[in-house]
Amino acid sequence: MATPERAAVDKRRTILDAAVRVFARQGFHTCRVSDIADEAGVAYGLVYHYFNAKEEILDTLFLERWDVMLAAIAEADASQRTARDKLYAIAEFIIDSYRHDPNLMKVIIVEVTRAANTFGRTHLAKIREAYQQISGIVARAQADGSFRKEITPEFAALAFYGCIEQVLSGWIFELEPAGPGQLERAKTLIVETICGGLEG
Amino acid sequence: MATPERAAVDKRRTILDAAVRVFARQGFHTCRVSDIADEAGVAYGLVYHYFNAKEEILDTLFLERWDVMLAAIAEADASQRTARDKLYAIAEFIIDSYRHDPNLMKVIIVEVTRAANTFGRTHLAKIREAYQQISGIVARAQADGSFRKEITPEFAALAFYGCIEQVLSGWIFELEPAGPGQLERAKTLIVETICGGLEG
Amino acid sequence: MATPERAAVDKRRTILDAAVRVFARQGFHTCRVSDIADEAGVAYGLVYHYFNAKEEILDTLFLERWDVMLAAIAEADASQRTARDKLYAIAEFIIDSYRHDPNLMKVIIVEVTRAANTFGRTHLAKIREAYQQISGIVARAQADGSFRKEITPEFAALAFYGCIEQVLSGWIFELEPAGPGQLERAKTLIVETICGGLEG
Amino acid sequence: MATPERAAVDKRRTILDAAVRVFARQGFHTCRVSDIADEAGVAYGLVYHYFNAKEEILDTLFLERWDVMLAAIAEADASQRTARDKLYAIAEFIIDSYRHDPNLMKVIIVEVTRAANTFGRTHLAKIREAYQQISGIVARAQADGSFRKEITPEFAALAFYGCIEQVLSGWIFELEPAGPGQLERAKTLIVETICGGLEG
DNA sequence: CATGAATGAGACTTCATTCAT
DNA sequence: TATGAATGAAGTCTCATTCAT
Repeated sequence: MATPERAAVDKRRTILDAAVRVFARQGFHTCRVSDIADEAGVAYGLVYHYFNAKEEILDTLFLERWDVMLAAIAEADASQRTARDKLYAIAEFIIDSYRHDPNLMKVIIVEVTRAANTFGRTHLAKIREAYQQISGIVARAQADGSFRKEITPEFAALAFYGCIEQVLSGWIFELEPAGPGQLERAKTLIVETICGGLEG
Repeated sequence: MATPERAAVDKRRTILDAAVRVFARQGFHTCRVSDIADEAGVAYGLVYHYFNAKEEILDTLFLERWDVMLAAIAEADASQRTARDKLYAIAEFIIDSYRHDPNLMKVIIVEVTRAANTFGRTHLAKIREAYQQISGIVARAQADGSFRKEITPEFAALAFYGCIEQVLSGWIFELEPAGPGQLERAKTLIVETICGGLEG
Repeated sequence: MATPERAAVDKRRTILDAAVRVFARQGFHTCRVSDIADEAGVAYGLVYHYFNAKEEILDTLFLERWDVMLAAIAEADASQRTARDKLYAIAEFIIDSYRHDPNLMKVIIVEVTRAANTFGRTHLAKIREAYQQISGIVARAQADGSFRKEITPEFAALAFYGCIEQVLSGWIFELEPAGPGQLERAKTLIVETICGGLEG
Repeated sequence: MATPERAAVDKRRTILDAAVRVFARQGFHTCRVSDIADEAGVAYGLVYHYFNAKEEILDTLFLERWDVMLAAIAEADASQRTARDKLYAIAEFIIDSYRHDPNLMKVIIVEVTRAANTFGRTHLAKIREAYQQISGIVARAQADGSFRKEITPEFAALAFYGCIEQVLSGWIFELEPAGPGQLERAKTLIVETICGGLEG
């Protein structure tokens, strides 16, 4: 019988999906485990059947998504595109992720990558992997002459990723409008700014 | 006698300074009010003599510093420098602030400007003021032809400030070394990247 | 299985009953929630599982009992007795309530009906219902000529209820002995005094 | 120089008067010492110059007034009036006290005489003195035949005083209108009810 | 006499987690 | 797998009281 197992897996998924909405709405620290259970429509004891602790839910959400992103960056890097196009592919992937599930991206950014004290500290190594992959792209672009050498690859990676995250933050904070047009346009603007510079 | 008044003011300052260290070390949510009192060497209740709530301490720290920064940005903008030099002055001010009191900058960034849910939400208007001032610098540079018009001023401000904050985060997270040389060099790199671009 | 539901209901009841003893012994303001939990033999948090706040426990106790009393007054009023006998039935009900659970009556009188500032204010409407029902009895007795018209029904209700409450207070304060004989005799004395007067 | 002493006495009086207003408005348990000081327009340290504790303020207010009342009752009792007129004089004194300073009477009733747990317990002996004096009046009236003997003097005193207090409570709770006419009329109604009875 | 800064014990309440059913 | 009653540690905030000036 595959049904019970399926059901079990689905309940776990239901809880994770509910957690995304609750974390996005109330924040990790401010919400209660029972809020997640309520949102998922299950008893809150069940949350502890699938996860050992409240933190494990957030960890799971982060790692699930971050690994997909690392794979996307690796794939972009492995392609035969120019460095500029690789960076575009990365920006595109992240922004499309936001379009597809803004709550999830909000949670990952607000509660993990921008939370240096708590979860950011835990997942530092994972986060660093992304920077390093981007650094590699820049370094190779410097080696083949398409990027200039004055700016270190590590710094470039920081600047590129920081720019993306700030743009997403603008949408999350509702500082900037986040319609489909703005999302699409942002992909170009990010690459244009970081690669071409404001002085053009 | 001015002494009593001075003493009172100083105790309040002592508590604020202690809070900076405690917030930086343990995080706002993780620390207890008694940790702040202990760090300041005062009785528990005195914290509540000067502040109505734990949150008010963080609010105070943020507003104190952010207003200084807004003034610095305004001053840079009012000067006769080129847009690039104005942006350099802003990066310089922020990085020098970090050098002078890394804990305070850590607290402001981690607990306020990067905390979309809690305090960031509260101080959105103040944070936005900084972006708008920077936008203005870019817009005027576009008008006089020194910056190209493809990138909107709002986006440029986001990218510039995001780049700075990400660099500071790298130091705060200890992803990147933060010696005096690195701090000094970062000022140039930030402006070089945002204004000149990776492709130079 | 009805057992779990029963158990749950019983725990709530256990807490309410313990609260009566604690409130009676220490007073609402002076006791701690942990005193109630200790008296009930349950964990601290369970009190908050069943009640949102300490006040809600007292509210519950008051409303539970007051509604029973209002029903008893209504029943007395609906009967075919004389006004004097109706008043006797009311005095009887209240004094029997005291005999059955002196702690509960003490709590209701001391902490609610005689506490104009805090809980009395909250439950004013409920308290007033009792006066109004008694007023009605008097008014009808005046209409049929069994009571004289010089004393307004509202005033009569106040006097009658005040007399009962003062007698109970005497027992609660231990100003007067409260043996079974005294309780029984008080029923007659109250009605005798209010209906017949001291001058007889 | 008598002035400083006068000033000192006045400050103490100012604090007591302010306490009456604050206790009446917020209740003894709910108000803070600083509320009293604010109302009096003095620093709250000064309250502790004149009184050893918050409770002492209430004790003082109660004893000051209760002693005046005991004297009034004694005076009524000592006169050559009928028992009915003596009771009228007592009711008159208490109601006139309420008219003159409703806040003070509210505080004494709500916080002391009707608070069996806290202050009532402390001042039981003083409160009992009033009942006993009234009992004496009734007992002598029974001896001279003007009151019937079925109702014990102790019970009669309780009923009489309870009736008065309930009427005042009605005004305090704002259950009944408390205009000058109502106050005046209540004096008669109280005596009429207790002495003559509802059945007249 | 007068001030109000300073103290610190203690209260209520929250909520992550466990566990019996 | 599923429930939600039960636990209790921990945290924020209050406020009566003290005391240096």
